[in-house]
Amino acid sequence: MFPLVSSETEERNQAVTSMSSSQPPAGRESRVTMKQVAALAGVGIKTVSRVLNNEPNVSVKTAERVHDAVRALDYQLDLQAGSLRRIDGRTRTLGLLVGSVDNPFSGAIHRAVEDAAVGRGIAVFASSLDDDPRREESAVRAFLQRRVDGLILTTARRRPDYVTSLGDRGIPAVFVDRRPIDVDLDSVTSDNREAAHRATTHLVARGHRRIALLADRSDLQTADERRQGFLDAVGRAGIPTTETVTVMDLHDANSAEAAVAALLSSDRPPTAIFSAQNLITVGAVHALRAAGAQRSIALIGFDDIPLADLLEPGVTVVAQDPYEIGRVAVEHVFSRLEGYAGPARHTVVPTTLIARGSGEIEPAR
Amino acid sequence: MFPLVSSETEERNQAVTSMSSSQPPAGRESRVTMKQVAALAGVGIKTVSRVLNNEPNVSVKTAERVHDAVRALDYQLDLQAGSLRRIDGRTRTLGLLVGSVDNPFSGAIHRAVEDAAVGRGIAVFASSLDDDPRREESAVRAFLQRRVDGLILTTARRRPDYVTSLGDRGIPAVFVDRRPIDVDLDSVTSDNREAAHRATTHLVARGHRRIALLADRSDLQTADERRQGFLDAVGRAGIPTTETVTVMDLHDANSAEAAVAALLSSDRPPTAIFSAQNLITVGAVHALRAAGAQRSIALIGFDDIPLADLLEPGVTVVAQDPYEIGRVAVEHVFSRLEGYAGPARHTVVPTTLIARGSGEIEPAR
DNA sequence: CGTCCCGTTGACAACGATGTCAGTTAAGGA
DNA sequence: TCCTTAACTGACATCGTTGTCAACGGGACG
Repeated sequence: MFPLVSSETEERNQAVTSMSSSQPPAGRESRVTMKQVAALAGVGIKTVSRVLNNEPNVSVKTAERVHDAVRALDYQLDLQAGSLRRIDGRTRTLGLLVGSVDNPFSGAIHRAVEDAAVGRGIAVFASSLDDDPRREESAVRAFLQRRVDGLILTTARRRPDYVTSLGDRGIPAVFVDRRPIDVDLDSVTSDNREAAHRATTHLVARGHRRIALLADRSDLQTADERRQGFLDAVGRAGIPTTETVTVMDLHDANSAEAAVAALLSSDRPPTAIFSAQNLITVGAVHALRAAGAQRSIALIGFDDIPLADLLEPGVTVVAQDPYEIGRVAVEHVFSRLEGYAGPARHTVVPTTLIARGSGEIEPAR
Repeated sequence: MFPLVSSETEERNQAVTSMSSSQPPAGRESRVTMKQVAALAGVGIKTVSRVLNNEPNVSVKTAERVHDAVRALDYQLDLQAGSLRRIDGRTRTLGLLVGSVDNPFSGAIHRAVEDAAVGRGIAVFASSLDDDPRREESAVRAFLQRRVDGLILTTARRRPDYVTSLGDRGIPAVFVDRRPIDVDLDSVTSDNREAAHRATTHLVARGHRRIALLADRSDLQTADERRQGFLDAVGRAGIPTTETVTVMDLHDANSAEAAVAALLSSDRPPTAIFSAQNLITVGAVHALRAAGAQRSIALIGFDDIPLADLLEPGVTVVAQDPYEIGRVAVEHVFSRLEGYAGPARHTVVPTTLIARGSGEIEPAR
């Protein structure tokens, strides 16, 4: 994301790979097991297990001998083998599916999930969705085959069909960012419609009537909701739809830039733009700059973008709170793992309209 | 990262959690196993295993029956149990330790690793380091206890002591971003010293002599190397060290902003700044803006920052290529998993100096 | 018509851990 | 001294899968 463009000078140096001495071959030569630890410590394997799992009823002396042997052999417990036999079957593992691990929005969710997980000794599998339903299904299957204890999922589907499997298996799952319809699992989302409504109203209040909406793929629930919110606000203001423009199905900065450029050079260019996704906002800023229109045409973005406050003018946005979304989601998962069996919870995390200048530009008279 | 600052207007709505109907309790009610699939298909479990692993010598008719049973029971193979018995012991799992999963630099590495892994049916555990040696150790232990097939690690240590364990276990590991000393494992890094030298020389060539270096914690290898490169370049230019300023141990945008503000209000403010880390660059930009000095004092950053091209002036940087770092690293891991047993490879990924304006400002006469 | 061969199949052990349960030991009480 | 009790300990079955191996059956061949 945030591609670098044009007219920049680049100096690049050379790639180099050097080698040094040797390294042992890869492969399980002879993994150390509890049996060996037990033998060295002169105890039974069950006692080793007891010591390593802090079970009661082991004499201090024995525990000491076991610890010595563990250190001597550099032994590491095999959690996988353990979870196979353990009565609750927990693997102390979570599966996380986000838009893309290199997207800041996803990164914040991921970070929140990790922060909650590490403290409990739980590891997180992370995977990218890329808004591809096939990739979604294979990621979920990969998680299930590895027996994750819980799932935090972003979906690219209206009705993810795999959820029945999750229910049958009793694996807690929480949907984030998008809430699928007819699915009775926990979810944590932003109120896209309301936020889009608020952003649009912000523009209307400054006197704009010819407003353009630029949004993501229309089959994505979030994009659709944002459009609804936009249309609601425009309608409520009594602005005829012939005054507004909506461009859907933009999914990266380049296509957004091209779309805005086209709008600007049309007969009746909009006086304000609502870009309903962060990459689209980036593209819109580029296009406005290129046309020298960044101070004459208003812009509000959905989702905050890094350094938005340092641009001139600063970019006004309705910001989601991805860390909070992740935090609540993982909390929901843990509460179910700890026994909560109540109804599905649907949390809506507040959005914030951050006025920085671009959204407060008034239409030219 | 990229904290939002001051003088912005915010409107925030309310958080809401609603409930709807019920959800089954969490817990392994009765997991479906191969035995049940075998029973339903009227075959032995070994035959089910053969079918699901695409082993040869199964009649088409039998395979069909097995597939039907798998679908009927919604069965998912348990990879953990399988890897326990499998002769190579592979779990089809990788461990990735990066600076922080919500840092764009880390995100790009993560994405590269994932892209290579998904195609091979390998899942990735991701964890954040936060430059904390204790966290590093516990993350590596968590990975080992889950029997990952390979590791891609960022280290906060000069000499990570756990590497001998890795060698003994025959688990391929690649260090990224920072190359620990006296460790004979593969590594993929940028040439920090060279890049810092290049950036500094870029400033010197514009006539700057009073240059300030702002860098991260001095116990981090990368920060130290960047300082070395800076000092090399300054020294080579015959600039006495009394002319330059170095401020170390900055680790976030706020501390960097304060440091730059202090420099600007000193007796002899620098005419150019080299900010040796992305967050520091953000802080420096803030401070320069606040002082209205962004067009009079030169700035070069280490690491690219999003939207750097849209600022005025654009921010000149020496950019690393984190995706490429991740791509090469995961390639190294896979080559070892596939049998390569040669010497450790140390790849240095090229950096790029991207001139956008801020680094080309000349010193005031 | 009998062998041989090979494709197909399943019984069983094993992977490394934990749960169960019975056995051993030492302490304390009568 | 002997019995009771509780702490401590280990043998063994087991988790769900894959590796090994022997058995089965039908076709090709002599």
